[in-house]
Amino acid sequence: MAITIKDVAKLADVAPSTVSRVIANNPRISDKTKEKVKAAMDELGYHPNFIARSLANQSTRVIGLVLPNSTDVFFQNPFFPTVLRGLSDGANERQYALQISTGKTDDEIFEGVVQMVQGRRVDGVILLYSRTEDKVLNYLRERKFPFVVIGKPFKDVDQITYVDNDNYKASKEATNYLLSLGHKQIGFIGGDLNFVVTIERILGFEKALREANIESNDEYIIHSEFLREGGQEAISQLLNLKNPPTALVVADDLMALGVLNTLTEMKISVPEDISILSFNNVLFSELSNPPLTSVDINIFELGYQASRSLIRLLSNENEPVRRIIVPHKLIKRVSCSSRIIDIKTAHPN
Amino acid sequence: MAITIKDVAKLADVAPSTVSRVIANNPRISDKTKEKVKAAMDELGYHPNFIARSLANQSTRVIGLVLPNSTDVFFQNPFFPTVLRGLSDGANERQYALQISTGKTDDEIFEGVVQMVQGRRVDGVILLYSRTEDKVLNYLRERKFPFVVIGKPFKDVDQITYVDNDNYKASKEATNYLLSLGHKQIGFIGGDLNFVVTIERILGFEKALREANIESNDEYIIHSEFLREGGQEAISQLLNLKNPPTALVVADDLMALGVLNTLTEMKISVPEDISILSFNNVLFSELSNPPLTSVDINIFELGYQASRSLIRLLSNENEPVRRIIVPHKLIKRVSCSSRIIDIKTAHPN
DNA sequence: TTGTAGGCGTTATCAG
DNA sequence: CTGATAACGCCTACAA
Repeated sequence: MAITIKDVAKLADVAPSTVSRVIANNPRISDKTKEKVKAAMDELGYHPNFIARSLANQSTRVIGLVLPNSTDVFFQNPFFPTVLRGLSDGANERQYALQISTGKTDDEIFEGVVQMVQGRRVDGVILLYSRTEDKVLNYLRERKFPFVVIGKPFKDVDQITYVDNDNYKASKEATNYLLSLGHKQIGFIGGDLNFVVTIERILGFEKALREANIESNDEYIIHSEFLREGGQEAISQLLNLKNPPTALVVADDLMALGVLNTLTEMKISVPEDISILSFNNVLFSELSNPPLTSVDINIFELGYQASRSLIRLLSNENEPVRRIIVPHKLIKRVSCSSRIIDIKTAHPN
Repeated sequence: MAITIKDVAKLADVAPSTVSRVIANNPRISDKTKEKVKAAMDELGYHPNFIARSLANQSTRVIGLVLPNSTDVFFQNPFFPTVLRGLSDGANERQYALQISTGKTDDEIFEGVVQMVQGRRVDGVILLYSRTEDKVLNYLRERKFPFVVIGKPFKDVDQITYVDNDNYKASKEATNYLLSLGHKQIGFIGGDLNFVVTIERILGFEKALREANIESNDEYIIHSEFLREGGQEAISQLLNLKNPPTALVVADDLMALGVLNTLTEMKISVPEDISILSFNNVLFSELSNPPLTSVDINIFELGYQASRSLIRLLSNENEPVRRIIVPHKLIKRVSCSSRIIDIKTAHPN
């Protein structure tokens, strides 16, 4: 058996409760006994047992993280490690530990969350995604269990604490940038429409076009995973239109990489033949060929703020519902070029 | 307060211990009471409290994961999410939860591990990396705390349970492949030499050259992070040698992407001017331009086997020390080409 | 300022 | 087959 509070008490010749108070740094305890107890702890190499403490306290100092199911591209996406780093930093600052949901299917994940919550394994939960319909989120709300969402909730926005970018605005700005370069035919390639971020980005895209008095064209909008095989077909479909787009807004860097790959195979040059603008600005956006112009959404900060918000929620009895918006920034590289110049070398239809 | 075992006991009109037995599926309990208790549990919506159970059991059913410090490229690398998925699947199968170390610096990480271990927050630990000198590993060994390493331990290989590829062999085979294509001047670009995987890969590389009676050339070997700025200089240095290499073995796909990027900027074509072969075969290896020939190391399996091994270690009193080698496989794409053909179009010196 | 005692929710031992 | 009862290690009134 390991060293317990009692062993320390015995050695220091005090009561266990006194040792407990020293650990908690209780102010009303004499410096003398405090020293004595600390000496005893050092001598024995005492470490408090978190489990016992949790049971007595009804609090674990553990945050549960819920990831979307692992078949999602999400998992392959560098977004995930980066946001995790932010979460980790935020948690670490206040000595919280992180526990992650395991489970392949949505049902397994849900079951895992129930275990975390009802099994009292965690004090609060962070959802690393936001979907239009989510069993987990509904469950947490019903039980009034403390949680924070990374991404904008699909409904009841003002009743849920969340951390997000202004993806609507970001997408609008990005599209405006392409417009300012002289593009008039702009396509949008998005991911899964169940994710709110996809919806926000497409809405911002459409809004920008509307403001520029360009009528939106359904044929210019594609949704698919767009990595590997699927991509080629969708892209050629897009480029075989009578008026193919001269620029594309792509919902995510990884997807953009897939698009880039397909275009290369088709001998279409970026940005000479077509411009590409994407989101997230993960590490390899600048390592791609050509380097991608991308909207930096400060992924790390999303995670960091999410941890902090949840911890605030857990510490303050009645912390208000909050929304935290992390700023974004367009990073211009070389995948977008001005239509005014490019028109000379453009692909003839 | 939540529903406890006592509430269930009262409703079912049995003793708490009986309820506990039902939960544990104790064989010597009548089917009748079993039903009665289960009905009561359902009626009340009872869920066992893991914390209390852990305290009584001296076992948490939580596995601690230790990542290298977050400044490492490791974190940006798709390796991480993939191995995590494997770990997660393995853990989930046996209803173990995963907790990850937080902490930026090596010291913070070490402190975190001590908390996990001495604070009895986890039953065992998995190290997601292997370094030449590692405080955490030494600590775990000293305390005889159950753990598994992903990667080959630097020393005492036969006393530590680990899951790894045969990186030595993989690298040798990869190099042989380049040799078989007619390359004789082959360079190596590796990462941090503190990681055992880097060492193994370089040794395999050198061995292949030796077997082919090619004397190794120190100028052909470079170690650096090789993403962004640093890369260009190192690469041009390499290519400005009197006899520049015609092929490169790169320790990692992400690094290879950096190299590719630098080469593109320098107007050097791959594979026409120089061939590139890398390791890991992460998702974007096939999305790069050109798609990378890469050694698939089955990252998912590394994680999966690691979880399973640790769980075995935790269940069987005296499970033997094991080494598990996950097979690798060279995936040929287009970043390597035959020197015999290419010589005509090759870069003249 | 410190000690005593009961409780946090389970499991396990021992009777019966 | 089932019921008391004592752990597990810590916290926190309440008492002194």
